[in-house]
Amino acid sequence: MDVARLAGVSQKTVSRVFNNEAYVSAEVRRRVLEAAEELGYRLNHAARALASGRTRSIGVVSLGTALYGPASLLIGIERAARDTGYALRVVYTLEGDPGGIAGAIDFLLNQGVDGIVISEPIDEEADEGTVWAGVDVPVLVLGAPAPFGAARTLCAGVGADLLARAATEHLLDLGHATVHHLAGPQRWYAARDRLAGWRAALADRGCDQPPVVEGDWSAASGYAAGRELAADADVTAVFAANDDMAIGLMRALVEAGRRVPDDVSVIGFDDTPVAAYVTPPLTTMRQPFDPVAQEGLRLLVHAIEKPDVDLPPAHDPPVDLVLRASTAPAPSRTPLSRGRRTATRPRNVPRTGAPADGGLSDHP
Amino acid sequence: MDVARLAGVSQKTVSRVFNNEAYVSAEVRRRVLEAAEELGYRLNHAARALASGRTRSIGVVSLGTALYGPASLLIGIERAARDTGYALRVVYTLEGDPGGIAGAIDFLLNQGVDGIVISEPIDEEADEGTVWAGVDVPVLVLGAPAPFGAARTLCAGVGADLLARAATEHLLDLGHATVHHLAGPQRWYAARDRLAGWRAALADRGCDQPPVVEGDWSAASGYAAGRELAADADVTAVFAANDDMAIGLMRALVEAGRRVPDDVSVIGFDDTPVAAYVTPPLTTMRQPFDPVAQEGLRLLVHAIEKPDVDLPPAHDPPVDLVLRASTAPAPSRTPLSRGRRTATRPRNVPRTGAPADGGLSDHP
DNA sequence: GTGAAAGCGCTAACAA
DNA sequence: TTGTTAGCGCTTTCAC
Repeated sequence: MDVARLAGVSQKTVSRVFNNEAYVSAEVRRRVLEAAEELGYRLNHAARALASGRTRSIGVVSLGTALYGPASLLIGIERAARDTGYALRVVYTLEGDPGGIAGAIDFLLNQGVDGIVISEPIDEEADEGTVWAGVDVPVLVLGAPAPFGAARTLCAGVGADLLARAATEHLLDLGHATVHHLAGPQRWYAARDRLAGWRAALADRGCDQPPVVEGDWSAASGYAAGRELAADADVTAVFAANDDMAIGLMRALVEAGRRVPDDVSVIGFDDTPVAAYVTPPLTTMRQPFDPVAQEGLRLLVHAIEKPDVDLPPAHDPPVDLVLRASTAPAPSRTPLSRGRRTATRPRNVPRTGAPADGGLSDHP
Repeated sequence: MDVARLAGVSQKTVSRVFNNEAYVSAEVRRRVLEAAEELGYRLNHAARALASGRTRSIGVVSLGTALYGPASLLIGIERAARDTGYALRVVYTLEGDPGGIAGAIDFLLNQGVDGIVISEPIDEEADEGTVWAGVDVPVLVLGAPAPFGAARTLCAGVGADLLARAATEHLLDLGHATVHHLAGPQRWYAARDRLAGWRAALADRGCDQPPVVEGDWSAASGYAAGRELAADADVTAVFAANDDMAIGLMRALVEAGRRVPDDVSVIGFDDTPVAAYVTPPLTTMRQPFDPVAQEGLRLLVHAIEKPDVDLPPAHDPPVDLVLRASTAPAPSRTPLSRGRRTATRPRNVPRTGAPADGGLSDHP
């Protein structure tokens, strides 16, 4: 390289400097850096990848929607990746995409990546045997149990069932006879997880398990589900599998003349930025996207760089219930008490970190 | 290569097959493909990049927030890129990131990309001279005028001022004396663009230009701004620079006892998926994210592959006003008429593509 | 239509 | 602490 010549050293020494290797004298390092600066030199990644067999990049398969969850996770992943010196290759799977996840993985493998992250609960439709056949890099699955079949599969962000359970329990604690569930699409692990947590909570308390209504994560599907649920007078509490659906649901309830939370309590899942500002402000279960992304990437990078060493285990996610104004004690059966608002909100549940909560709960 | 040996041809012929070059007999092509299949061969991208000097990947600098706009744009870009055979390298700039956009570009350049997309209106804080210094690939700026300084800069998705203008005019058409503006952070071109459109509309009609309130795109900032605006009895119509802020704004208005749209009309910008389901359903200006991404990528790929040929010009974005229930005729000055709801919505504005609009407008 | 030779810019393994 | 020698797997150029 020219840099080597200008600095009066060998090519290898330049390489050493740029890789922060030991055994380079400060003086030589300085000279090399100077020469590089002067020539506007940048290390050629392709050549490095070719020679070293490592691309130093991680492929991410994400959901092709602007949903809050996947988008947040992606940002967390990027941040964590860049911190550890890896670049990201991102591929989205769109609903009805030919190839789906398998195609996306194949694309990434073709590009050359040292590891793969499958973000957001994955679709099981694809034939696992096929998907994982040629995958020779570690795979991190976020928010789902690691599927067998892949050589090295890790997972992080599981345990959403615990959060779902806590959400359901919150409603039961408010005195509701049972809790309905507006589920996410059951092809997604995340949706199934939440469903399982809801079921577990009801089972624990010996409550009825009403039929599940399934949405597709969108507010529109929540709205559609809400029209159904509103028709059923027995519904007094609903746990929606994400905030968007909860918002659509509330809209449908209100249109049908059922007040939230007076007649029906609604709890969401995610804590999207708008959740605090819809009417009524939505009580929801916050998801720890950044910690999950960080933890997951730590595992993945570990698997890439030290394939032999065993991996430290992941922790359970923290339960972070964000109490706002969409949940209230169950309406008593006498019509008289129906006019009451949220004044009797229980005080035993900790009130956690919603940005503008203070000002929000005392709405007109 | 092993594939070459197994197929009984030269390495070069294998290369030809995998690059879909002409001058390969069907028979040879078949043999090569077969051999590759058998060996599970994948073309090595790093080697190809090294030899050809082209990485076939595009770097994207996006905003590190899960906002609907940037996320949608990113998805559109990925789709368009993959369609043209390019992979994506994604970097987010986080608020307060050391280096900011300049650092992100530098990172991408180090990784090796054939082109760069700067998604979502960019921050001008960075010293342009520095930012663009070593950039030797075409740069596409989405939603902002192309800055000079870079060798080859393109832009797409400009013209949001036209949309902002139309949004403002919608409110003026409803009889409001003037329209207030809840602007986005003015460091972003997109925010300035919308501000400019709003100003232009007011100027055209000879209306007052009330002081601008500035938010940061978040519902929280919209809420804060809303508390200010609610205190001003003259405010009867507000154009918010995005839907999230509009939602926060509405929340603040309602809390302050000002009904939407009876007392104050609110129009948003973006048409996020939840906009149709908040209370009241939000009238908003839809942004054409996918067309912008596609058009932009077309330009970028063109600039990468045929640097000499001149680029076809971009078109103006289509105006797509989504009428819902958050805007209504200006309240007349007599207190008597204040009870009226949206019954007198004008019929002259086309009602466009909101998913569930039909069922939404007749809320209780 | 197909092949041979050279080399892209780096790192690995060893030598000094 | 630094240098030498190969060679990563492809494309380029030119010859056949």
